[in-house]
Amino acid sequence: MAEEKKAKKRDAEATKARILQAAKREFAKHGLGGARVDEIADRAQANKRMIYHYFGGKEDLFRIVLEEAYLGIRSAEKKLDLDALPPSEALESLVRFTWNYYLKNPEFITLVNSENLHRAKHIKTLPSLPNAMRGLVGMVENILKRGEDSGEFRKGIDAAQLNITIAAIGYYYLTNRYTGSFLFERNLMEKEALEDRLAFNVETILRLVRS
Amino acid sequence: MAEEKKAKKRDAEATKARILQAAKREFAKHGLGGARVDEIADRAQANKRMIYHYFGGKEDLFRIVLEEAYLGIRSAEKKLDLDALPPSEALESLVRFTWNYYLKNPEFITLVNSENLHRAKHIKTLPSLPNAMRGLVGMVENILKRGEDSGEFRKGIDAAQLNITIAAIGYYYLTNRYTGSFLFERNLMEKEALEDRLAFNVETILRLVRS
DNA sequence: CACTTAATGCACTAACCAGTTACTTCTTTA
DNA sequence: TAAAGAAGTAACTGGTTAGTGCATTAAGTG
Repeated sequence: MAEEKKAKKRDAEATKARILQAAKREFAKHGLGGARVDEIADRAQANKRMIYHYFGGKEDLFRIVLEEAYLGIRSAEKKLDLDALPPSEALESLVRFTWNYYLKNPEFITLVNSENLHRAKHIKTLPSLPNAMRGLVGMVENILKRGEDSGEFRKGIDAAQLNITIAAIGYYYLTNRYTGSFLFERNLMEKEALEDRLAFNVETILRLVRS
Repeated sequence: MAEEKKAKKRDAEATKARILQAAKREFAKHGLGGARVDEIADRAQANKRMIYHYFGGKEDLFRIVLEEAYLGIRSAEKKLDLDALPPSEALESLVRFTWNYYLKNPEFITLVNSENLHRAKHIKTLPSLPNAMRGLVGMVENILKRGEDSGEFRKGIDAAQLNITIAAIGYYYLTNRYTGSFLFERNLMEKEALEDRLAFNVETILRLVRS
């Protein structure tokens, strides 16, 4: 095996990675329709031809970017090890994690929005994703069951609905940060505003599940 | 005053209205970037020239469509007369109204998403909007105050946060209907699923505010 | 009915953009 | 080291699209 060389003149893997990185950024910034293939190539310091060589076309590239985005958040969620925490704390951790992930990976939200504008047509060919999602719902089901057993939580809560709500209360605030800041006449992205919102969200979820 | 004639050959107001209607549809379907001016003109049974004549350009048209969308939902909210209801019922009504409005006016969500992709740059020139929003927050503040006084609601709930949460739990579910249906492996838009979600949302909000 | 003003239609253009063709340069390995 | 194939480049193409110049036609007015 050849050693890794820093200034390699040719490196397919590195070029692919740079293209994906640049594509994630460009798609997140302008959506699928507004993204420019030339801009992705420039920013990746690659030739446009390489995009077609490695990925097929603009929409194929978008598909891979989406897959990475979904698998990325799922893989981070898996590392949480919520089963080691008491139910309330586990749920609170998940709310905090979800919020912070959206905050630190704002492109995730924009990519999902763009994919919904296109009626999920790109991810529909990625069978790994529903599979990954089952894991998330299972995780929350587990927490709910433990909470029920200990009497902390009430019975009959739908894990999928709870999951959706945990995502919703963070996602909505952040995806609408621009119109929201203007309409509510305050900077929703200020440190204090963000802390307030997270605290409010934790409260919302805990009140929703407690007996 | 001339009488309204059905088959008027020239009618500026009617043409403007048809263009706005077609534009709302096209912008909602494809976003600002993906929308086609020719398509708007065709669907409005107007000549493309008219769009530039009446509205200035594509982005100006988008601005007016957004303004109408925001004023539309606010004007519907105003008609709710929530002050006539007991606090809990008033809040429940608002949750149901918000959900149903999004459901019946899906273009509202897509337009807002598109505007956030563009960092709210179009609505920023519309000073009527923050003004209209103050009314909404005021409405919720009123309900909260009445609930506090009667002992039904706990104290110290932020009206803006509650507003955001009421919107969020409906908006997120509906804007992500396509990816959601695929990832959760169920049709989120089925009648029963919609009813379940609305019931869950009412529960979420009432549990959040009750003492 | 003239005459003015506003509404409408058509055909064009300048810019843009996804995708391709034809080529050069580097790397690997037999 | 020579051949083969992979990585990379630049210039181009065909189609699309926002926006316009100019002519035409209808409606309102004195």
